[in-house]
Amino acid sequence: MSNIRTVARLAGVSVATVSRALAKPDLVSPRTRKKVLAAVDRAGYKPNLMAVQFRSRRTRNLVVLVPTIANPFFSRVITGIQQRAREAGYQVLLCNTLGQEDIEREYARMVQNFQADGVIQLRAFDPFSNEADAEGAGDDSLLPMVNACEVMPDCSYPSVQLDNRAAARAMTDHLVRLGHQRIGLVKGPQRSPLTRDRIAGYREALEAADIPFDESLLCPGDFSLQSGHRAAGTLITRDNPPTAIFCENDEMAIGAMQRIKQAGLRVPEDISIAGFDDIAFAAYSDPSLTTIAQPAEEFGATAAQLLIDLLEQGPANAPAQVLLPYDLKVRDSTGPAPTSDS
Amino acid sequence: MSNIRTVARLAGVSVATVSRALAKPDLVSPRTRKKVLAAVDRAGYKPNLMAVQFRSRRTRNLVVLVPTIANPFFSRVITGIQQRAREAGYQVLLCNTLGQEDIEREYARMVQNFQADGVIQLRAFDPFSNEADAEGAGDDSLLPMVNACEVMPDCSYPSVQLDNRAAARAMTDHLVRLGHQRIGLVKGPQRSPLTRDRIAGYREALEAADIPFDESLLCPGDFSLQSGHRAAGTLITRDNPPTAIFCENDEMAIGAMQRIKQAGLRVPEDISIAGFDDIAFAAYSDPSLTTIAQPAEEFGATAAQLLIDLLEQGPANAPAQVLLPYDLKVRDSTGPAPTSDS
DNA sequence: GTGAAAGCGCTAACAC
DNA sequence: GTGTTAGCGCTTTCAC
Repeated sequence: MSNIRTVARLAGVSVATVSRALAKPDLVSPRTRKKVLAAVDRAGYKPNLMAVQFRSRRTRNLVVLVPTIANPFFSRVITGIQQRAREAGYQVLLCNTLGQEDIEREYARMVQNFQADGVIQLRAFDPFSNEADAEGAGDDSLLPMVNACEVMPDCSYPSVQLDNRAAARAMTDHLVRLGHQRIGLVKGPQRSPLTRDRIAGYREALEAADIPFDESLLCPGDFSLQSGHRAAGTLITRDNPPTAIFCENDEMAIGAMQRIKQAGLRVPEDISIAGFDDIAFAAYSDPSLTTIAQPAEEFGATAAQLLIDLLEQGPANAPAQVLLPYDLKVRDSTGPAPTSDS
Repeated sequence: MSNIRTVARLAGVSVATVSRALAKPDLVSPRTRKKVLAAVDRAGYKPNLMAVQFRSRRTRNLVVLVPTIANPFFSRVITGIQQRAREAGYQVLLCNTLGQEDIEREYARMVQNFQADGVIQLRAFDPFSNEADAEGAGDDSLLPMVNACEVMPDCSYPSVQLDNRAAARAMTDHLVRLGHQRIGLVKGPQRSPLTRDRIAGYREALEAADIPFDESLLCPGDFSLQSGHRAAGTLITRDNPPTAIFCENDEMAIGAMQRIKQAGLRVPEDISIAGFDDIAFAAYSDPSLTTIAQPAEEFGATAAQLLIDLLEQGPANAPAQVLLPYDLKVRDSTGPAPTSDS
């Protein structure tokens, strides 16, 4: 493998000049630059990026911490991140953490080990938190991180998120206007702020319509198809079942829909179903799913931009907190509440 | 930031000893090791991995080239890769190439730039190919790469794939046994070997049953929901429409199913539908989808293992070519051919 | 505009 | 077992 010295010899210049010709072309004369480029070509020279990064203390790598790449919503977010990063000359290292904190910490440490310049975290968890605590380190300078999608409460990092409360309120309101009074809610993971915000929005809409909040209409879920299926089973077999079910994501809504049809009920004539995220399959379920669309790629692009700003311009006084718009997509899975009660 | 010298001073040993204590603990005495570890802790020392990798000429990074992470099948494969890689002490750098050759080449170059030790390519395309040609380089030593899932014909790299021909044949045979004589086939991307192999299997099954091959029953597709929807539209509105449609992946099958129901036809009473891959949504479509299950995680784990072997033991005489088993999952979307021939 | 030379932080011979 | 030392390939002062 040829190195910078080979090229220098071939071009009849010093290694410093080769380095400059490649990294800062306007610092060398056009003639020299040409000579160097020719030599590079002749030697088949490829700079050893490990050496470059080691020496210049920058990797141009961004680490993305994603709980699961199997989630179609995240894959769109990631695509957005990658596009923006590429434009700015950064590479993206995707880390599938499976939501496990130790894996998350391990990957986040790549920044401390100089393997990456910054982190985009798609989950409400601070992978740097208890390290500093444990060390009793007075190191209060935050590491370069941006939090997107699911954002930590009182987040001291720049963040990008949806107004989940408003979106859930809008969806619940849509159901209320269709005449539904008993609306089931299939929740996401208990600890997620997303879950809490969406429940809050749901409650707000009920209050605004003077419908009493009934805790027993809430069902646990974990964003999987299976959990939606299970939750729907619980809800439709209870006394006085709901006439509509709002699921906190589309997978659970699709799972719920199957369970309802298996029970011989019709969607939306007997029960309306609503989801959240607008994944590709939402438009292809039967009936097609009413849901909240999120600008997923924009989440990614915005998060990448915030991180790049942070890296290249240093931390601002107050970290940016971006709120992105939602879009209520009314399709065929929601309809008027059945008139004959019970 | 503290470095190895700080630690050496603190522990009262040489830098070499610190290096050894960390990388090869059994080469130093327990006492020294303890002293070093204590110093590491006290200094809050984190090795600069850029320096380590630069110096040792190994990154312990594996690059995975994936056409699109939005594909649920790939996300399972990737999970398998990551698990095996982690066990062996490697990190995975996921590169979403969107099937674009220039992006693929760019990422593959990370190996040449010493940013990664090897590549796992999930698409039938050699990102290193025309580089060598262009340079006229006599460099016939293949770069460390493993090809998985969609494998290049006459592949000179180690590879892992399904016996796609046998699988397609099994599925077609399943439909033939149900009495179907006119079986539509929705193809994948034209250039993919997957597509060709599956068509070959389809033809074999027809031949075995003495059913003449009818080219007009083949429809183009690109593995997307939309393309399945479109293809089904074409097939059901033609003269003498097929009584079954075999789609080369599940997304297209789900798209096709929607189109068929929109036309007022029933699945499987009027038309049977079959898919390929067994993604999570396949079991949750209405009716649930008959499909070919692939051991996706195992694809990933096997590919990772082959690459690690290649890296740690050097190339074998003949590259390993692994064939993984398929599993025909008969669900509710396929049934007997309608008796009244129209 | 260019070259000489000093390292970045670490590992790996090689001595002892 | 441990220390000394010579770099890995590159960037970046600092002279000229």
